[in-house]
Amino acid sequence: MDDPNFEFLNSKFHISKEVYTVLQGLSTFRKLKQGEMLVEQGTKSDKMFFVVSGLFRAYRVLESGKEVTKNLYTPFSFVGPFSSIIKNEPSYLSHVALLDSTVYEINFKGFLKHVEDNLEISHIYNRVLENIFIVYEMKFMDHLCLNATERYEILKTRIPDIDNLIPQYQIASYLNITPVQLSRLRREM
Amino acid sequence: MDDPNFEFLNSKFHISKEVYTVLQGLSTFRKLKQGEMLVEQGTKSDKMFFVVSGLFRAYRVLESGKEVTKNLYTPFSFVGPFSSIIKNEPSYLSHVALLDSTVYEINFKGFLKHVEDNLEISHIYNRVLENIFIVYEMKFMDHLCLNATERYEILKTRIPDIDNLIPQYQIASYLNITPVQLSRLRREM
DNA sequence: CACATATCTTATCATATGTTAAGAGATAAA
DNA sequence: TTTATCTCTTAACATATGATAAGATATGTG
Repeated sequence: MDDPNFEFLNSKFHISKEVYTVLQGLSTFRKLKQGEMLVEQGTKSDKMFFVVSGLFRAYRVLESGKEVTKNLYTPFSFVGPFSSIIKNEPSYLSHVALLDSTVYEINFKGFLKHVEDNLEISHIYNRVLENIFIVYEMKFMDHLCLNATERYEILKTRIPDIDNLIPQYQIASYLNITPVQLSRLRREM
Repeated sequence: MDDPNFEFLNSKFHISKEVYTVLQGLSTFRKLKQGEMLVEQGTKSDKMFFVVSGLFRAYRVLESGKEVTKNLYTPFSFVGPFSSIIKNEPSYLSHVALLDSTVYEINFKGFLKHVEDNLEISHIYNRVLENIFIVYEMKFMDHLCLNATERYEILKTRIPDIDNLIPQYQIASYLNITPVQLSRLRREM
C-alpha cells in the first residue's frame, strides 16, 4: 500500500494510518479552472482546501472598489476562509484560482469534530496552526521592515516563475503597490 | 474556593479545575518595572507571559539600527518569543515592559509537554492559536487596507489613554511611521 | 486581415512619508 | 537655580508611491 499522499502527510505531520483514513474521509479531490472561486467574499463556507497544484489568491474588495490581496497560495499549503469558519461569520475574503489547479476540499467543521475527541488529530491541528502563525508573523514583519522591491524579490524566491504565471497587476496587488509602481521597480532592478 | 483567576480562565477557555491546577504549576506571578526586558533579541527562552497589568512591546532592531515594533500587548494577552520557541531558535524580537507591569510567567516547554498527552490542554492550545491567528490576520489586513491615520484611530480605540501612557515615538513605531509624521497626522486630526 | 480587448510601459503631476535640523517645553541632574 | 537631556513640533527638502492618461505590444475574435 504505497500511498504517496500518506507518505507526504506523514513526512509533514507524522500521522498514523488510522488518522490518514479519517482525513481521507473528510477530503475530496477537485480540479479547478483558472478563475474559479473557492469562496466568495460575504458568503459562509465550512470548507478548507489543501493545494495540490496551481495557485490561489485570497483578496478583499474594499468599499472604495480597491482590491487588496492578502496572500497567494502555492502547492502544499492550506487556503480557505479559516478565520470565518472559526468565528462562524461570513468570509471577508474571496479565494480564487489564478491558474488551473487541483486541491483537496476538506470538510473543516467535520475535521474540527475529530479534533474534539482525538488527541492525535488535535496535535495535527496544533501543528497546522503553529505553521500558519509563523508564516503570518514573518509576512507581517516583512511588510514592516522591507520596501516593495525587497518584497518582490522574496516573492520571486518563493515563486520563481511568478512573472510568467499571473499578470503583473496581480503581482502588484500582492505587493500592495500599483501596477505602475511595479513597472517602475522592474525598470530600476 | 472562589479563585478569580480560575473564574477568568474558565470564562475564556472553559477549563476544568484539574487543568487549572496544572497550568498554575507552570506559572509564576511576576512584577516588572518599566523598561525591564522579558526577552532579548538573539537569545533563547522557553518562557511565555500572560499580561495581567501594564503594557508590553515586541520589537526588532534591524541592521540599519532602525527599530520596528511588531505589536503592543495589553492585559489578558500572551506575549513572548512564541515562534522562536516553536522553531527552537533564538528570538528575533525583543520584548520589553513599557509600563510597570505584572504577568504570569509560563514554562511554555512544560506546557507543550502537557499538550502532548492531555486532550483538554491540547484544545486550550488550539483555542489560543486560533485567537492569535485571527488577531494577526486582522492586523495584517489593517496594514494593507488602512493609512497611518486610520491605524492610529484603531490603536486609540484599543488603548484609549495611549497618548498619556507611552512617548509618541513608541506610538509612531507601532504605526510604522516616524514621530515627525505622527506629529503631522495629529495636527490634521 | 481588421478590430477590440487586455496588458504593460512611460510620463506627468499629486500626495504621503522620510530625513534633517532648529527650536520650544518639560523633566531630571548637578 | 542652571544645565543637560528628553520629547514634541514645525519647516524645508527629498523620496516613494499613487493617479491619470497616452501609447506600445500582444492576444483573441469576428
